[in-house]
Amino acid sequence: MRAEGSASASRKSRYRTPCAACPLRSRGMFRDFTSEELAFVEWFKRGELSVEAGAPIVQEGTSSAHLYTVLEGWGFRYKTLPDGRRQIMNFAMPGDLIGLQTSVFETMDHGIEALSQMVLCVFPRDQFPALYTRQPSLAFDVTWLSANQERMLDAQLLTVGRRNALERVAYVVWHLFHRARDLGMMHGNRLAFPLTQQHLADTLGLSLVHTNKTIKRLRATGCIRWTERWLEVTDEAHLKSIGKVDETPQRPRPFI
Amino acid sequence: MRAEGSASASRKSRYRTPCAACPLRSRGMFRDFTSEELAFVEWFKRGELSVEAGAPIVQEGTSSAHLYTVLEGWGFRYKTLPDGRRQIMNFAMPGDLIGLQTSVFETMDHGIEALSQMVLCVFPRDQFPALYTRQPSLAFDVTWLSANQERMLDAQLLTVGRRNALERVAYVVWHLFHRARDLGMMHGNRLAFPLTQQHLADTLGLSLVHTNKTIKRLRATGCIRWTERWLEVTDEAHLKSIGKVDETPQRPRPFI
DNA sequence: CGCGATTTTGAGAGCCGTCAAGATACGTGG
DNA sequence: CCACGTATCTTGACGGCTCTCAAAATCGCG
Repeated sequence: MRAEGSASASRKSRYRTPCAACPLRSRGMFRDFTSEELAFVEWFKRGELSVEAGAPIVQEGTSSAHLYTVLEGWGFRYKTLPDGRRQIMNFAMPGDLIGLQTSVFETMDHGIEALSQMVLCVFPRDQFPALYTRQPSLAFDVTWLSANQERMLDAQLLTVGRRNALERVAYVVWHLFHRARDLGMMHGNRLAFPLTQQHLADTLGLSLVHTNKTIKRLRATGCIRWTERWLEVTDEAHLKSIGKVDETPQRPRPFI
Repeated sequence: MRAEGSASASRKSRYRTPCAACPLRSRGMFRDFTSEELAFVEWFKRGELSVEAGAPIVQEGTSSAHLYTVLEGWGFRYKTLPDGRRQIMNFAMPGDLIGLQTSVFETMDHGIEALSQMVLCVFPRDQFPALYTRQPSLAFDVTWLSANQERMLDAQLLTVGRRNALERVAYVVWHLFHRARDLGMMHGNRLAFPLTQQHLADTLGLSLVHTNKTIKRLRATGCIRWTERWLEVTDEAHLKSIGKVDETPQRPRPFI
C-alpha cells in the first residue's frame, strides 16, 4: 500500500462552473435535479480539476481524499499484474463517477489515468456519507451509477472471456461509439477517439500485434473508418452483428 | 425481453428466521446492526426461499419483483452469447445481494442459478427506495456491497484478460477458497465445493477440455486436492504465487 | 530534420480449442 | 442388488488462433 495518490504536476484548478449551469445537464441523457439536490451538490463540490492526457488520476493501491465526476474528456480504469501485464476495465466518460471505491473502502485496487485532457468535478471523500443522510435520492443515484458500472463490467467480461478477437474489437468499438454518441460527443459522423491500439489491446486481453491485425480485418469489412485518432462507424448494424452486440434499452441516467 | 422470471417448481418457502437471530451475524466477518437497522430489515424482509441446486433464480433479460440476500449455499451469475457460449461472472455466497440490478433498472442483463441448495431472504423490490429514505446507513451498505462486487469483477476481468490457463485456475480456486473460509464454511481443512469443471471453464473463459488438463497440472504441483466435490488447499502460499494473487486486506462487511 | 511513439507486416512457435472416445460416478427403475 | 442412462471427468490427436520476436514504415513533435 502506497500513500496518498494525488497531486500531480499536470493538474491545475480552473474556473468553477455552477452546478445549475452544468454542461452535462444540457445533454439530454441526464436526469433533472430538484433545487434541493442542486443545492446539495453545489455545497458538496469543492472545485474543478483539469488533467492532462496521460496523467494518473488515482494509482493502484493508494487512497484518495477525493471523489470525482468527469465533466469533459476520457479516462481509463485498469489493473496490472506484478510483471506488468495490464488489463483495462472500462473507460471514464462525462458523467461517470471516479473513486467510489476510495469512499467505501480504504484504498483503490485499480488505477485511473487520463486518456485525453479531462476536466473533473472534485468532491471531498469525507463528506460522502452526508450524501446518504441528507439526500437519499442522490444516494440512490450513486447506486444507479454503481450498478451501471457493474453492467458494463459484466459485458466486458463476457467479451474478454467468450468472444474471439474480431468479435472483441467490434464489440468494444461499438460500445465506445455508442456511449460517446449518447453523450453528444460526435463531430458530425466522426468521433475524436483518444485510444491507441495498445489501449485497445489491453482492453481486449489481446496482444498489440494481434489487435493490429484484427483491426485491419475489421476495417476490411468496411463498417468502420479509424484513422489518426478519429473514428467513424459507417455500418452500425454490421458492426453490431460482427460484435454480437446485445443492446439493452437505456433510460435517462443520473449523475452527481 | 421475457416476462417475470420467478416461480419455479423447485422453490419452497420455509420457516422464517428472525433477523435478530440471523445466522450470518455469528460469523464474525459481518458488521453489527443497531436495533433500528434490525427493525427495518425485519420489516423489509418478506420471507425465505429455498432453492434446489440447478434451479434458476433470475433469468437473463427478465425482471424480478424481489431482491434477495443469500443465507446459505452457492449460486452463480452468468451471461450468454446468442450461440450459447456462457461466461460466469461471479459466485453468490452467504451475505451476497442478488438482484440489485432489477431494483435499479428494469431488467437484469445476467442470469443467476443455484449451484447448491440455497436459502434466500426475500425483499420486495418496490420497497427498496425506502431503504434509502429511512435507513441511510443501510443504503450505504448497499453501496459497499455493490462496490465490493465491482472489485471482484475487476479482479476476474484481470484474470480472464491477462492470466494464462494455469494462473487462472489457481487464482479462481484461491478466490473461492478464500471467500468460503472467511465465511466459516470449512469442514476442517476441506470445503464442500459444488462447481463442476464446466462451471470453472465458463468462469475462466477456457474450454472444458483445456480446463481439465490445466487442473491436472495444478494438482501435480501438490498445492490442492480436489476430488468428489471436496476441495482442500494444502499449500496456500504456493497456490497464491501460481495464481499471482494480490490480496487486499478486508474489514468487517455489511449485509442486509 | 531527428527522435520517440505508434502503426504495420512477416515468420515461427505455442497455448488453447475442437473433435472423438473412453472411463468413472451417480441416480433410477427393475 | 443389478442394469442402465446420464452427467461428469479424462485422455489423445490435431488444427488454428493468438503470442512473441523482429524490423520497417509512419506519425507527431521539438
